Amino acid sequence: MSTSGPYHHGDLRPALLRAAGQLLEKQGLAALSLRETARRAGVSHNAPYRHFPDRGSLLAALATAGFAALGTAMQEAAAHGGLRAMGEAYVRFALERPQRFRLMFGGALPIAKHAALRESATRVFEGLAQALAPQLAGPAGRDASIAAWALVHGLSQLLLDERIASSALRGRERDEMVRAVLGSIRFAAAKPQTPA
Amino acid sequence: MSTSGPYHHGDLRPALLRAAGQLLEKQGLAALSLRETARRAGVSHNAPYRHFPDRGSLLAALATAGFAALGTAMQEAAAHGGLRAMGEAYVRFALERPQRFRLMFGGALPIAKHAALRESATRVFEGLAQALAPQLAGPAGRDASIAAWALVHGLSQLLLDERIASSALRGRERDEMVRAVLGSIRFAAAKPQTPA
DNA sequence: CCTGTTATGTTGACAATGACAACATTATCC
DNA sequence: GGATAATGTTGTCATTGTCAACATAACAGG
Repeated sequence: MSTSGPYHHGDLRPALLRAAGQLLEKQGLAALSLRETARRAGVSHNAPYRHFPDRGSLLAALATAGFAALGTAMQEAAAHGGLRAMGEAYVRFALERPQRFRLMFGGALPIAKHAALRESATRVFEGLAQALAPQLAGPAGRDASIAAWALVHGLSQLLLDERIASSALRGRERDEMVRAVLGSIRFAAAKPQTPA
Repeated sequence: MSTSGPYHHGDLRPALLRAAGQLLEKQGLAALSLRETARRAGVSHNAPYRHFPDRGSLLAALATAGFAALGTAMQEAAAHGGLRAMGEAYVRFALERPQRFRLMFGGALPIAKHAALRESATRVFEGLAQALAPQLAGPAGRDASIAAWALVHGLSQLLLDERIASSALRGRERDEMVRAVLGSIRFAAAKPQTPA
């Protein structure tokens, strides 16, 4: 073999995650095999097992990274545009990385088995709840927070599945339509001005 | 082989769907293999190919049946309890058949490839839109309809993934909590009384 | 009836995959 | 510098989806 690099890759774990991430986004979860990722990283078919005990663990690591990215995207958006922007960032993330989003929420991986995954996900949701807190306090407010989250999450899912007919756009840009949909509801327990 | 029944099963297609449905709910989508379903139906590993061109088509058929079931569940609920009950039926369906629901919305199957699937899904959503129409008319109302659907769908997903901490129940039954969450929002464009 | 055509199942392959075991090479630390 | 652990490799296996070739049953027209 002419193409035999150094015996030790030196930085394999991140390389595998990169390769797997590309495979995921381009071919979908079903086409993401351990062996193909190994090939793309230029190592033997069994090398990944030194870094991930099984396929599920690789996927869990991908999902964990996804939650981290979603979290920072939302924080950045919140800093500039407030709550509104936060929700829009959530939807945008889903539409820009559809396969990753599905992996994160599709239930394909046993969350209980992967502590790091669960934690990174929880962090994101806590950030959302905190941002909502000022407007929605008290017991009823907490239910409303869940509703807000569900709304944003559900809209992401439906757009992702292309389940919202293009006629619903009615000539608007997609982002504009998202804004309108998110703005079309009011929270019963809201404190002062018009939230959303 | 002593256990060799008649050469022709006689009713294989539905039998396969039954077996596959059980496998799906009990073991999850990943464990649903064509060969295992064939085994459970008592036929050879290739018999399913006389009824489904490939694995994806079997899954599509399962999803199609799922949409049909969801549709009737929602219609029944609507007949008795109105809009509220409709939304609750949606959530209940998701929680009672988690794997089926995930199959229907997880994006694991290429919707474009399966016309029957797309149609049965569309029927369900049209039913929902129609039920919403009286309360939410006009352009703004249509955005609100999408919001309502997204809310119900997102809540289902989050509950399914066990992403809503049990502390959010605050002592209530789950159904009660669902009611409260769905009831915590108002539609900006609503016509008369308090919708939900 | 019985015969040929079609629907439905079966057997037998093949390549790809996840996983395990045994072995090889390099890093690290006393 | 030599033991020991970390990291990669080769070899192997059972399972799976799918294709091709064959077998059996249902059924139609004479």
